[in-house]
Amino acid sequence: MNSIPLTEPVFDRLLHVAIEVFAERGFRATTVRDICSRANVNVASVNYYFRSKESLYSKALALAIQEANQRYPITSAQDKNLPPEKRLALFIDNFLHKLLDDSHLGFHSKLITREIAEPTKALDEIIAIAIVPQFDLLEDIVRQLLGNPADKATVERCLLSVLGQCLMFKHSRSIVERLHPDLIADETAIKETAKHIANFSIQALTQIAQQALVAQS
Amino acid sequence: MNSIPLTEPVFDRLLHVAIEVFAERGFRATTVRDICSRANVNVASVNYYFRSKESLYSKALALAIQEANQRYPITSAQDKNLPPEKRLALFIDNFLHKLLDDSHLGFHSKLITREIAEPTKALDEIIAIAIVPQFDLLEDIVRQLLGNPADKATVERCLLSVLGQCLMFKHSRSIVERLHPDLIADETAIKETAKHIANFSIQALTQIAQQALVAQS
DNA sequence: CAATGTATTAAACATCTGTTTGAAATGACT
DNA sequence: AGTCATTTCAAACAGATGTTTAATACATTG
Repeated sequence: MNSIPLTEPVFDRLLHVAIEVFAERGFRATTVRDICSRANVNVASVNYYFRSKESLYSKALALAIQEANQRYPITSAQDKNLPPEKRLALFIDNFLHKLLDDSHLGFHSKLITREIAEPTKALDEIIAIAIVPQFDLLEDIVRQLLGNPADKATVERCLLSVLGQCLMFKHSRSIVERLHPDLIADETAIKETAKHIANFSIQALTQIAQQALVAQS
Repeated sequence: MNSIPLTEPVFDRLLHVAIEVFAERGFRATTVRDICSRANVNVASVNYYFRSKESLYSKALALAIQEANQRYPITSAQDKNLPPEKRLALFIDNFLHKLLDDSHLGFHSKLITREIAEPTKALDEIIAIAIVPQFDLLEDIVRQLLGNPADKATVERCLLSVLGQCLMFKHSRSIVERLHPDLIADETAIKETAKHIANFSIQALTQIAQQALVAQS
């Protein structure tokens, strides 16, 4: 049930347990007693090491972002020498795995998407550190696929179309698991789903690029 | 701040206020005192009319679903005589408006999507009443666009691709509002966004249908 | 009008929650 | 061993929260 070894110092144990519990139950529903008992630590420790529950939350959130970025670097999709179709496929595969990874690191993305769905004061930091870079990279790729004459609003909407297809599996996971569990059952299913989203998006983007060309002439 | 008239009986006022507050803050963070003070009602009323806070929640959820379905019927997209492209556009436009409606009825979809993102015991009822019919209708439309030989997994994935593009604007609204607020600023922007999602999806679906034909021969 | 069932209310209850406190334990260094 | 800063701990505190109670007001009916 608890994957954080007791050999770690109390400070780190608290942070990692906090990521788990906050991810599972959200900020409000999580009690410091929950966290402390799971970390095998006295209740007062939270206020001793971190000033308050809220401060622990924002520290845990920052750590989650840092560790997730570390575990899933997006370097391969950044390679501008690759064809844009390949880059998009790489981006989506990486993003989807990041979202659906159910191993210990899975808590990280769960905590982050929870913060997005129910923003606390800490959201702005999340957006700046975790979201904007992903948006920028994806925008770069999408622009390449759409061709030059694409207007700003179209690019933005296409961007959200791609991201939305991926995030569906995180935010509506409870539904997907009940209605179509086979789509995310195991590693190969996830890879297949990622391939689908890439294909779906590339087909749409290239067609939209053509529509723009036709409209222009 | 409070849109429920005092002339309504206490029972109904409690239900409608509950929809609002639960939608805003979630089940756990909502207190019965919040609800009662907004409804101008004594604290004991919740336990008098509904056995408990939890029971009030599930009753409010059921009412939200019922009223949302009533307000946004999907009859037009059900017309099998219309071309599938038109039906898909109608479905998406309806769905997106349902999600983004910020009027009084907006609380309904907020409550429902919150239940999806953070399921309580009441989720199964939601899925049966509110989700499955939408899925079935959309599946019907998608199958028409994909042509007959589409296999089950492909249909399911395409379905989620369409829904994901719409739900993006609900679940990640906090991000969209900060990075691309103009896309959902007003009625015409929403209509334009709906048109984009329909176009994006139709282009992808028809291309995927062609890919399947080519692969078959 | 009296009686009876229903609705409303203020107060109390028991439990939970974040935080504080002051003492005890631990460890480092002279 | 003795001093000192740091860490850990049990206990308590103050406020909030879901629920109950018992008394009061209201309305309907015979």
